[in-house]
Amino acid sequence: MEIIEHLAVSQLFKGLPNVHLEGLASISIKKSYQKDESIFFEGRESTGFFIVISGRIKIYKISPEGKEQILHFFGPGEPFGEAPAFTGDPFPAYAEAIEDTDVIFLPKNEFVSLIKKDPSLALNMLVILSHRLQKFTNIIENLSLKEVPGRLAAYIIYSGGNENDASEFSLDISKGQLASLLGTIPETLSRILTKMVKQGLIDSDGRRFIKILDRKGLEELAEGKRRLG
Amino acid sequence: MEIIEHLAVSQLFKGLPNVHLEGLASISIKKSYQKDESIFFEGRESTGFFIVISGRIKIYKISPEGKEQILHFFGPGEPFGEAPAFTGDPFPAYAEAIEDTDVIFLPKNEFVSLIKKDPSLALNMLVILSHRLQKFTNIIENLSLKEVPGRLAAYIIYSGGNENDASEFSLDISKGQLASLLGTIPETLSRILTKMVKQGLIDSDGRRFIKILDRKGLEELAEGKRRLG
DNA sequence: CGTGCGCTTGACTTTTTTCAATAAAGGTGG
DNA sequence: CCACCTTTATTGAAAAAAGTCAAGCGCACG
Repeated sequence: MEIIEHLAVSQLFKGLPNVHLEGLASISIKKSYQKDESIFFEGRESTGFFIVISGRIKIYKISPEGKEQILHFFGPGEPFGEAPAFTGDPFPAYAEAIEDTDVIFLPKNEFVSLIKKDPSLALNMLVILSHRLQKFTNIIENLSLKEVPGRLAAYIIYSGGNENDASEFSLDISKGQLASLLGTIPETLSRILTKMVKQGLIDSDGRRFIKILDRKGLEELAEGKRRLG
Repeated sequence: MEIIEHLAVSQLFKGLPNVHLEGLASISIKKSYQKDESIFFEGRESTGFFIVISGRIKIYKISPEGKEQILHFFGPGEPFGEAPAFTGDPFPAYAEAIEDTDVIFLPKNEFVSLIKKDPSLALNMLVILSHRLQKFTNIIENLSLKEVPGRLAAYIIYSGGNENDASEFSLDISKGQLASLLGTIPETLSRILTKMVKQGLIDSDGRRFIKILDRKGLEELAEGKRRLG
């Protein structure tokens, strides 16, 4: 598959006319990373940004004690690392492939030149960045206003889809990673999951399978109207 | 002072040629809010965004139990509420004036039309949004990776400026608001502040005056290398 | 078939919140 | 200018939540 085709289906560039896609393709560089390989480091100078072609990556921070907080997961079609490319600041976090991953790299300077010529491209980027901001707003809300059971409940509800039926799903990340995403540690996550099963809120095979049994109860947890005890 | 002059000195539009400023001014609406007056509400439809002329506002979320998490403070020259204007999503948080405040309101549709004609305007917005994203990255890091003493230490160091001398300053917000900004409650903040004074890290008059006595100690706290006990 | 990594569980410690009472500060009206 | 009232800040004691440390289990993979 050609780079230009990947660009054409990416969040950032979908809907752009072919002329612009060609311009973008001409500055694009394809790169590959293996599972667990680093893509960029916190503090490093940004020279451009990325779009995932295939595979998955995570963006995360690490505390001095070694605790990891995941900020994002990104998969095919999603761009990452765009913000520092515009501010000129160094990367504010780490990026690492969590599967074998192919990406397109867009060098900063060339990209800014293109954007200066094309408002619609810029508008797309504005929408994307605004969405990221929304997402962060939610993460912050969760971290500061909810206890861990509430965060987990919110995650489960979100992952289970909105339907009342079909409320079964499989975690697409490991429990350790989920703990980090929720701003906690695996032990705490494990205990809470156990309590949820005991209280009949969910069913679980102990592995990645989860079935929602009491959606209303989960919602109450997420809204802080209920405790796990 | 004319609207166009305010626009010319705002973060978002500074450096723009006069033609564009005039276009912006022609769609701008000036509004005033009193201290503690609401500007927008979480969940409401966004019809445009704002730039502070004078005064100050806060953006915050509220949990079902009534706990407040402040996301931003914005003062003169700073835009707010831009993100939902691009995504079309409703406001993700509340905005409220914390002083008597004048703002410029820019209606969404008119603004998007302007941007479509002017890439440089869009580029400025990209930089601003990217910076916001960076700021959120830090907030998330602080909330999830640091204990409250660490967050407070980081806040004090930041507020005290980088110089080794002149390390005195006055909090520009109430302690209750500071607690919310740090993702905690006033009682906890008060206790930690007391400990910091007792341990000789800072001096305080019990009101808003704070003097940094042991910058290195504060840095160790912020980095999790030290406990307050 | 053993080794390893991810996950779970238990006991214990630390941190933060809750609840309640008090104190101090700021603003208002007489 | 002072008394009063409301808001904001502090303090203590107790409870709750989350994290640490350590041990053990089980499934996957070589």
